[in-house]
Amino acid sequence: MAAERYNAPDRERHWQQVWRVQETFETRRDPAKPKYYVLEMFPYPSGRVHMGHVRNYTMGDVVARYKRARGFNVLHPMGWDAFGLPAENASMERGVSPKGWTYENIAAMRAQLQGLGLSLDWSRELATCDESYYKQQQKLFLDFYAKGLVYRKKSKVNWDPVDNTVLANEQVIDGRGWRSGALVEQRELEQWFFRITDYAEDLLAGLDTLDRWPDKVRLMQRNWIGKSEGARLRFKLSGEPLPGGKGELEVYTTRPDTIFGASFLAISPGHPLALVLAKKNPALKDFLAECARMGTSQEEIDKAEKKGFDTGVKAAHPFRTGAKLPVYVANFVLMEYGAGAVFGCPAHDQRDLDFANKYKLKVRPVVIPQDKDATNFKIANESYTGDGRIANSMFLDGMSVDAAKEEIIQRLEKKKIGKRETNYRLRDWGVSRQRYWGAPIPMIRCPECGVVPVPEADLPVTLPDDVTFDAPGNPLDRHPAWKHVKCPSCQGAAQRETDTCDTFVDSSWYFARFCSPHEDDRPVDPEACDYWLPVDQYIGGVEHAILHLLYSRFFTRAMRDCGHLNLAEPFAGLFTQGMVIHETYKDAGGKWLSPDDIRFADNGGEGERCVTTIDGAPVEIGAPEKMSKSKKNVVDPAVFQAHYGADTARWFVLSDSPPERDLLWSDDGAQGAWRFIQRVWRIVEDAAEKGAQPDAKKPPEFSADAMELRRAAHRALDKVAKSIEGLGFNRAIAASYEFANAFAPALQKSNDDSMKFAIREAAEIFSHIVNPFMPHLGEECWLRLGHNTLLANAPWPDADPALLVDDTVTIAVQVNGKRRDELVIARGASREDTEAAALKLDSVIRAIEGRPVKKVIVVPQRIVNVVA
RNA sequence: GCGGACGUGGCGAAACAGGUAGACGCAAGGGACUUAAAAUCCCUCGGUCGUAAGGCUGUGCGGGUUCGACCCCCGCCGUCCGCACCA
Repeated sequence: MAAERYNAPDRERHWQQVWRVQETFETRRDPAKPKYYVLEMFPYPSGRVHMGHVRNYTMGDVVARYKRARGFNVLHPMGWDAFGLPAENASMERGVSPKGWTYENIAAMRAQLQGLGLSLDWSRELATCDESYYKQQQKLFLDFYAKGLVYRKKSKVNWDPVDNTVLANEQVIDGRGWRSGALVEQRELEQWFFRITDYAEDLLAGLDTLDRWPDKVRLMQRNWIGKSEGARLRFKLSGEPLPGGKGELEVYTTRPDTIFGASFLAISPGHPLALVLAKKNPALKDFLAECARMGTSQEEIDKAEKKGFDTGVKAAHPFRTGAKLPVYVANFVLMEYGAGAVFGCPAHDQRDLDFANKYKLKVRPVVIPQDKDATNFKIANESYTGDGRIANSMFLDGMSVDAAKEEIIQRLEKKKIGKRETNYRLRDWGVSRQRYWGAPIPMIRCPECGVVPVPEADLPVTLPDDVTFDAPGNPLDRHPAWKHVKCPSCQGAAQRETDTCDTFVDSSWYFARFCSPHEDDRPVDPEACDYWLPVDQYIGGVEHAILHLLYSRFFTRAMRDCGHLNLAEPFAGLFTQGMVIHETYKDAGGKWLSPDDIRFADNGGEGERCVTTIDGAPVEIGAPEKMSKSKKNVVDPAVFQAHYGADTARWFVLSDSPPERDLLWSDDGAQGAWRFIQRVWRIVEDAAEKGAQPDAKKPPEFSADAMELRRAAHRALDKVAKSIEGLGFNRAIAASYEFANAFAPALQKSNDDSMKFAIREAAEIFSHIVNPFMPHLGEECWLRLGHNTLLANAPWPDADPALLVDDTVTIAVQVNGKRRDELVIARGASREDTEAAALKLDSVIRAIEGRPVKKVIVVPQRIVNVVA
């Protein structure tokens, strides 16, 4: 019988239908089974699935299907991160409603994702723009407010002049808006904030428990939280410019041990003292204005010179009687950190040294490196920040840096002029956005009562549909009716908060909502969360290493403290996958070309050259880059899938590269995946004919060929299982190929009963190992092998340990560390036998050249090394 | 500047409790089957010397430890990523 080609698109539709009808992947709580929660970062509903999605969701699906087959009760849900600016932009460009646009996109993407055959529980689907979702988010907001975790303050904010909204610190990259790329401006605005800083220490400490997170991500969060331990101390000020000629100044330092090296104080241009002094000093005022003009971009900071302005004020050194330090306003001191003021110790801080050299200030070394002497240790242009002994510091002399820190802090505290203080870089999270398409913040501003929360019974605060985008700014703010409400407290006329939530709020708790997505009167069902959480394996892009992943960790703690959850860490395992990249093409004029616009032409015998399909003009092949519309190097999964099927795409995106690295998409590589699918199908069809029946009994003995096939099958089974457990999808795929290469020739061998059994067993194992990657093909093979159940529901077979080892092993034989031969030897062979056999080999004797054998190293099962 | 990761064939990569480097895939070359093509199957494929057997060499570069190093240590070079005046 001539084997028919496997028609992937057709069969895939069939199996997807079967799974849907049978509700194969709908999950219920079942305390009898161990649970496993697999989650991929949910997508923004742009309207089209791209290859990056395919790779991300396939990884999760492989894990989900594998764990399912291993007997876990697997939760694998999908939803939509559906609020955000693109919907408003679409509205402005095309006059559609943000809501309509979003839900249409969701429908389109849902259909595409379903076409990928993902083992998702669609009954749990949610979109953050669903009223039922943001209603509960508003409830959380009110809970947080009641708990003191939400507050309002006027503050300098990052203002994106293109998107017309505020950005969180985390959303400003190199001084530019993360979406618009516009230079961010500073503005004073009243904003809502989450007290993420209350959890700074806990968020930091929690990182140590996340042993299944990439070190890189933990490190990035650690740096972001930016804990520093030191002291805050007060200097007495004097000098004529001061009002009344007297005052005090607080500074923060992480190096209190270097207090005796202090030669000046520096305050930020935004410091209250600077502002006061500037009132009477026009030159200082000019200097402050100059500092304000200085940009915050990376370039400007890099180039910015350390500049200062001597205020004429003097500060008394707290320990060196009579010593007076000048007080400068300096452009490198940040108002937002610590006290907005520092003491400058030039010898042990590079910035202070640069500053001191410029303004001819004293440099007093007070920490002496171990190998140097206090008398000859000089600082020129490089500060010394290492460890050493303290010198020139009265009572601290001779101490180590750490001991000196302790001593000085105790003295400061005793003198009541300072105290130990820990600071964090982490700032509170500003969540107000002046946008329409987001979850309304459930607050009301009353002229009489001030800020009043919307009563729970009045939730949700629903977004009005009748808004216009014909003017800049927030449509909610100029909506004629929506914002005018009665004050819940005094019944007087009041106004709604017209700002909406940062969309990162929406994504900070969706993983918990998935545990009970249809709860109507509370955000989550704590019992359901107790069962399902934490997420066992979370998968997504590393670009969320700080933002989303830190916010979610904060939210989980805040929800815990409001009684909704019982855990601190939402994601027990995290995996950050690489991107899908593709070569780029440009014509002679530097214009980007799509892969469809190029072809390879013969180059007069000298290999091939790349030319355009239009006029044959030469094409320049550029570096592979992330697929993007602007570079025209996109491969559309929908188009690919219609031709080759989802399984081919799924297989290929996981095949060539390790999942944490970028995958280079190539049409040739994808063809290879397609060839493999056909090959699997041919092998299984052949095996179905040549192999034993489904209910065949295991024969008492196996032929040598049968044993060889069984070993190959069980080894592959073991290797694929271990690889998936370690998220080594590329290794699992390599093992599958390796097995196919062993299986195919075995089918041509003589066929006794034991071989028939082995062939069936191998075909079933083959179906199992490819199934997590190519689930439609898996089902098709399973059916062809005579099963009338779903492979999706079949347990993963255990590899037989006896079949994972051979009777004989091949070991390398080295002479003086150089491989000279190999030796096939019985598996249990003794050290002595192994050594004797090795020394008898001709190649070994030749290599020894008659020299006496000094030593023979034998590592059983591994290697023999003869030292001569 | 600070911190981190990574350098292996033409390409993507395997192998890392220190134990036969290059599994597997792509590309390339040769062959079989075809009237022909597609599809499929078989063979070769780090470099170099050799007809061959086999030898030498080889995991960014230079040292070191070891019977033995892609792996550990020291010093360089390069690429990528994150943070960035945080006192």
